[in-house]
Amino acid sequence: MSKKQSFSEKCYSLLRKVPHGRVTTYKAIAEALGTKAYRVVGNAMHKNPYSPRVPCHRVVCSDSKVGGFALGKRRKIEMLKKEGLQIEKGKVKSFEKRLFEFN
DNA sequence: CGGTTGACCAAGT
DNA sequence: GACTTGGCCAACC
Repeated sequence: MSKKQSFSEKCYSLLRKVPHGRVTTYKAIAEALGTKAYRVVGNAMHKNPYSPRVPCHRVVCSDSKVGGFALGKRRKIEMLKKEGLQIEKGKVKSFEKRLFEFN
């Protein structure tokens, strides 16, 4: 564990806490880190060097929309469905219910 | 140090 | 519901 983590690396660490079958938002992560850099979170996910280690596919938009994915959002949706989530027209069903919050 | 870049967000048209 | 606009901010060059 390094001591000096970049903002992006902090995102990964935080995201790692998200349990199976739950989702979070770019905004939630940014705010949890004490900033409003929503976009930076997205940037970090796009780079995501920790692919399987960090569940980047569990991050969605605040509007309940699935958002994007490096390998295509279609793949992202499939993975989420596999985790028990229900997706409809690119949006997460019961989004707020499935939303995991960092305390 | 300035400019560009986004897997975003919110409000408006 | 699709599209536009302005704002936000770390990382990169």
